[in-house]
Amino acid sequence: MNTLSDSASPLYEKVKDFVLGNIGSGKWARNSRLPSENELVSALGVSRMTVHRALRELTSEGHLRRIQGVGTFVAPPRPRSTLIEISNIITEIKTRGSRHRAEVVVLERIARPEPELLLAFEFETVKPVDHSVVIHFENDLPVQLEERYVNPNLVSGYIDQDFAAVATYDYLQNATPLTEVEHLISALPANAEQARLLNVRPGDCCLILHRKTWTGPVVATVNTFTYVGSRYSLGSRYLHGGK
Amino acid sequence: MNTLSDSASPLYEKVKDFVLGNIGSGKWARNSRLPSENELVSALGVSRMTVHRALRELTSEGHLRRIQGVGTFVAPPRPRSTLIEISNIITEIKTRGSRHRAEVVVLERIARPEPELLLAFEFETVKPVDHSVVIHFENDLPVQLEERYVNPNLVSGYIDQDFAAVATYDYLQNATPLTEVEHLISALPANAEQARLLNVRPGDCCLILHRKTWTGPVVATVNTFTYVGSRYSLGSRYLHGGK
DNA sequence: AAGTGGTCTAGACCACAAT
DNA sequence: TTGTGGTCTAGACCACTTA
Repeated sequence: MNTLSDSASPLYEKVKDFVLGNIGSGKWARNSRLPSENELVSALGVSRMTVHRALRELTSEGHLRRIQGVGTFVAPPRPRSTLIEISNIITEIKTRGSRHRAEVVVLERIARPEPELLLAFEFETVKPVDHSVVIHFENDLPVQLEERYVNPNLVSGYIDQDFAAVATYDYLQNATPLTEVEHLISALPANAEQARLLNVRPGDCCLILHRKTWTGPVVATVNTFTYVGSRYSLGSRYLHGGK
Repeated sequence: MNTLSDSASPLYEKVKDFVLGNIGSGKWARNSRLPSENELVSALGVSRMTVHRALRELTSEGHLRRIQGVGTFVAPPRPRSTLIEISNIITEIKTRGSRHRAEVVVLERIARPEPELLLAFEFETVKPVDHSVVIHFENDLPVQLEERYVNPNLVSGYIDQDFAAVATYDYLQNATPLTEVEHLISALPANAEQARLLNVRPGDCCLILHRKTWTGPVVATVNTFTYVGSRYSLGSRYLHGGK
């Protein structure tokens, strides 16, 4: 006896569809127990490995929760966290078909960093910190002010690069493996220096993106990206669920 | 002959570790071909199903690329897209240990929506649109102005709810399944109405989050969340790679 | 024709939880 | 002890690519 559809997809996909259908229709309520693997084997006429694969994949996709020795349950409604993807400004500008240009404003090694900067790096002892400020232009209009502080212990040769030619992003990506990233997005008025570099008036709205990255337990970079509010927006389109 | 580690993890995990180790050490370069499943079976002394499961999982995790009839390859370095997670404002406020309160400013059915609103909904014919404006307070300080336009064909009874008691977010989540979400984040000065409702001065920096959601091919909701720039920031911490 | 990955099975043994 | 999910195998057949 086989209650699975006849289309040409693999059996385990049909089992997944069967399960999702029963959840979607409300026949199998939230947190209720599913039939056991062996019951599904009998009911659907497929092998246990096939049922098991279907249930395992549905579990890793967040639809089910399985407890060894107990059973399989319909997972509570997913948090539906919606995500914004932050990508490379250069790629983004070029994707829009615009012309990109970068201008290096500062590229230096700071021998004695301010205490608050050391704090951001979670340094235990005073170390030099590399520092860069780059302006990114889209068709000669400044859109992003990119300020980076880099841990020279993890990234060597940072201040010897020509970041008008090489993207800081690419250089860092190859220099050290990132294991963790922290973001903070806020909206603040431009200060005098930001206004001058981005060619706006002081007090104009800016979108500020703070990004801090780690390589293992060590802070690799501390970054601040300032976007002109009226010229830029972070965007994303996200597909939910997905079968 | 067995070159896998001796720890107590499942065999397929050891195979995965073996593969990841060879990639991580550079022994198997980017885009290079892995040994075939049968070769790994011989080399590692496990069954083909076990090798297959390991490679399948590594593929779905983005480490490998497989082409039927051709082979298995080390995937090119991942785009390292970094993500911001947007969560429910109410949960967020409560997580911080603050007191949340919501105030309904507008709750109405718009019989004849403006053309630009219809455009956002991609409506083919003129339909009524439900509309709500809610202010969210954190300890009696307004932090978010939430404006929603809702498709009444997908969500029934929206304008009959008491959104001071029920979160619009929760109601919508249960009313219609979201299949797609689009976000746009920008920074703009507050207009007169925003300033009045959020208790700031006109022109003050605001963080604007536009969210548009779909149920299948149909636009379900069009939302604008306005945050006071000085009182709020979107944040996230994200673990990379991770095995 | 030979080699690759993709699927599927029947049966086995295990760890775990409930009874 | 029974039933659950977790893993593993040997062998089979298939679809696909390359030569």
